[in-house]
Amino acid sequence: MSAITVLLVDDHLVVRSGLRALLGTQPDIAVVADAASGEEALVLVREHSPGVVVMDLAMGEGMDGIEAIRRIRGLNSGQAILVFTTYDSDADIVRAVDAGAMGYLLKDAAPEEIFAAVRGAVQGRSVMSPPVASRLFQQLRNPEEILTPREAELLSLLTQGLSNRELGQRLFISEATVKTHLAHIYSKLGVETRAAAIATAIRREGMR
Amino acid sequence: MSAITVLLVDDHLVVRSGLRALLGTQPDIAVVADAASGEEALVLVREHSPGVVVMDLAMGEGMDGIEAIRRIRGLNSGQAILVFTTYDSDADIVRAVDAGAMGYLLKDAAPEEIFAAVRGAVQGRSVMSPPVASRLFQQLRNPEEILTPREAELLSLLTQGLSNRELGQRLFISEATVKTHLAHIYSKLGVETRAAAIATAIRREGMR
DNA sequence: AGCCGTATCAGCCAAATGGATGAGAGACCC
DNA sequence: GGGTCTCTCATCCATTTGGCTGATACGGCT
Repeated sequence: MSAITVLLVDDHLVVRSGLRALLGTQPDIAVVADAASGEEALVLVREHSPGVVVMDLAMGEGMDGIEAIRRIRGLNSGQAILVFTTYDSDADIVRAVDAGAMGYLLKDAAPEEIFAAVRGAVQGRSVMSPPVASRLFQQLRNPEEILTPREAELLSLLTQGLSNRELGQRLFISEATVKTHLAHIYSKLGVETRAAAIATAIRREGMR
Repeated sequence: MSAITVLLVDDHLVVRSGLRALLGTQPDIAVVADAASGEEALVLVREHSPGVVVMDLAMGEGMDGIEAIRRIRGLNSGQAILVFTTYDSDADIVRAVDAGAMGYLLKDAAPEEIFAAVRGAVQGRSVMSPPVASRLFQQLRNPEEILTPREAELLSLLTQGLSNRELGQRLFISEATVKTHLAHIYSKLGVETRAAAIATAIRREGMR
């Protein structure tokens, strides 16, 4: 039986090197290439046609991880994509799965978890780190906490420090409407002030 | 000549493993141990008395990197400490250097940079990644923008969404004093509202 | 047709925040 | 001793924000 071929994508050399060392201990897994950027990853996927792509979401310059996932999926060459990242931000998880990721691992995952994820991915099984899974679960359990599109739009501007007046101007709505939306956002986020809303939004969503 | 002994501290197994693999290629550098937490690091420093400690600042549970640096320095057993982290946050750099770090590297540093930093550290030379150095430089050029310790403390609590009243209670000062500090912070950050202050603080400082 | 969710707006009032100004105490430096 | 920071507190006032209530309009679902 031939080994599972893997492409690593991470902008940190150290992480690539660490994953290589870890995965290298498994006889049935072979790292065939690694890329430091999304652009490079696309080239290497075409070249090597690996079975699994293990990828960080946050990559300094250029294409971000989500976009890279989408493009790789667009190649239709059948790669299973595993997200391997530091933060378990709600938005990131949803977006990555949405873009076509098979699994979502955190960087502090145990080696066994990583191996299992790689093996599971080629078989079409989806693997998540427990904390990631619980986040997703929570989100599904609390539908009343889901922001409407308009609210999300407003929240995103809010995290840039705009005042109610500015929010209104930016969205072409009255200040009264802004306040209504804000009230709904606060209640959904479980906070009482705009400051707390901004804090939780940025921490929850990884908005930066 | 005997090799430089190194202790690695990082809560991510992958990173430890990557650093081990990289540093292992250098004949004059020997990784003698690695720790996943600050607590563990302290024990291992006593045990191995390494020449250099390479440490991540952000470590999930327990003691943070800054605290660990301070404690290791407190042992007075002569370790040179290299910070090796993902983010080049202004506050982190200053606090780490303040706590006694010899150098500050980013995780996307080239292998040669890392080797040079380790070698430089045992000789008492301080090494910084170029982007880090430029940050520090900027900060020295704009002294009027440096927050005082108290202001930084307040800002950090601010990013957690506390109100003026809560800030006062938490810091054992009157609300009036809180407002004074806030006014100074706003002017230093170049913003006018608390919302904008929180937004810039989190984005600038990588506060999470 | 009736109901629900979403988005829009208004008015009122209480509370929080921001701006300006002044001021005292302690630390540090020259 | 004098100057400069830093931290502390106070007062006054304008603006902003938050809470409440109620209202209109549109679209989709049943």
